[in-house]
Amino acid sequence: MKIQAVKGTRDFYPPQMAVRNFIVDGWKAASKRCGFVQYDGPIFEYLQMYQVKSGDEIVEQLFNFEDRGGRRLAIRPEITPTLARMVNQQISSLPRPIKWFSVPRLCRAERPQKGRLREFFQWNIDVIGVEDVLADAEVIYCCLDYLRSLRLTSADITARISSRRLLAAVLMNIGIAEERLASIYPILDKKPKIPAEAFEEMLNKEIDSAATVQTIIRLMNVHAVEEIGRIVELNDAARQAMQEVSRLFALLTLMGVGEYCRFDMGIVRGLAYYTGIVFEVHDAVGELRAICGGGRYDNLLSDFGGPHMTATGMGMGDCVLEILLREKGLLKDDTLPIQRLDYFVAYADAGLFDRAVQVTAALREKGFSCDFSYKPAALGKQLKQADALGAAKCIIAGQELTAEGKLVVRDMSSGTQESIPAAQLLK
RNA sequence: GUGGAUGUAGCUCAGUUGGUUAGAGCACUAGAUUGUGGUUCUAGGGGUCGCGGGUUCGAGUCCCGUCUUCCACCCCA
Repeated sequence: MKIQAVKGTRDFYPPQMAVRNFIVDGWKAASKRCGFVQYDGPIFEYLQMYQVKSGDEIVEQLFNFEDRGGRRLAIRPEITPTLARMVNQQISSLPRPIKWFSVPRLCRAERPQKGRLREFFQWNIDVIGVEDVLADAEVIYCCLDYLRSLRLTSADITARISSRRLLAAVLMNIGIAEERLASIYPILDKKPKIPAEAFEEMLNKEIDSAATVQTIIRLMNVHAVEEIGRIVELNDAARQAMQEVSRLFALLTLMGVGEYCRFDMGIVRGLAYYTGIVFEVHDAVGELRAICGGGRYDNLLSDFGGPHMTATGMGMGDCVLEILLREKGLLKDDTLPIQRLDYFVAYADAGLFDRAVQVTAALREKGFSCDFSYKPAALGKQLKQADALGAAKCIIAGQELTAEGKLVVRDMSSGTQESIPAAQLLK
């Protein structure tokens, strides 16, 4: 019986694994550069943990199951609830600020499509306990620092940044009741994905005043903070939120990533729990789904039974990123060596097999990666194998070894070789 | 969950109006090469043509179902 891989999953053969490691290693390096430390949690949690934030409809999009003790569990679709749970458990003993990152493997029971699979990896970074917009700047910077390290330029990608606080202040100022905001955000978030007429129609259903709807439409097209004042009156809350946004952009400019960043009132994020700065990084053309998204969430820890604690963070999946890197020619499988040996030990005569094994073991003991042929093939064959394995150098045990105690060291890229006393090489 | 496209060797694909024993390139293995790799040449292994049913004397080819993959929708933490 032939069994195939489950829908929406990937097999990572060595070449694909090299790609995955390339991405994940970059994530880890960028996190460490920016002072984040790594954490991880279990790959399954109580199902209830994911219902707290998102309600019952989320259950259909989770892989959930019951264990033998009757516990309702789910494979993690995100790691933020786990982060909240872990931080809550040790909140009083953790040094601040809490700057943690993770590269969890996540699963969502959705139908796969371009840039979205049912199992994937997601880089998460979070700063917990820092009220200052500096924390948002650090998160956005770290994310851009990584993308920049892949040689993506501001012509390739854009960080679109807005503020839930600013949006709420402005909307409330033009007559939207606070309790209506939660139902309006998801509509605003859809704007780039639907026709203008459909967007207007959805707003009209939710909002009675046609004039208010027109004002919102104008606001959604704002790409500079100063323009907001020309569309609506500003109250203190709005001015304060604007100052915060301005400071964020000033910080990002100081950090040297200002050219990647644009203010965009249209960035809302569908999720209800965002409370401050929100952002997404998109490809400049805008043909792919978001490369990453994040923002400030001030209520999450308390939602999970902890104290009130401000936090900001972001998540970046591996699928869209890989598509973008391939489109930009920044990721080619053949440039990622799946195995790179320091040495390959060949033996010219079957009688030298034992010596070859000893030499191999000695080189390994010294910390070199080293391999040898398991059967006494012709020397040409062994060199071919050395080449296939990507060996930098090939050591040949031949008559020089028996006659003068010397090993031949062949440089595989140049083809030059020299005889070196075995004792010296293995010293 | 809805719709469209798709499926032939490990990979990329050919396969005539339905007709004998299903092909190529690449990859893999072995040999040409008994002390020197990347090139070349030769040979070999590998397919119940996604799976199941139907039509037919006969199905890779036509019909139905199903699964997979891809694309879009719903959703997007």
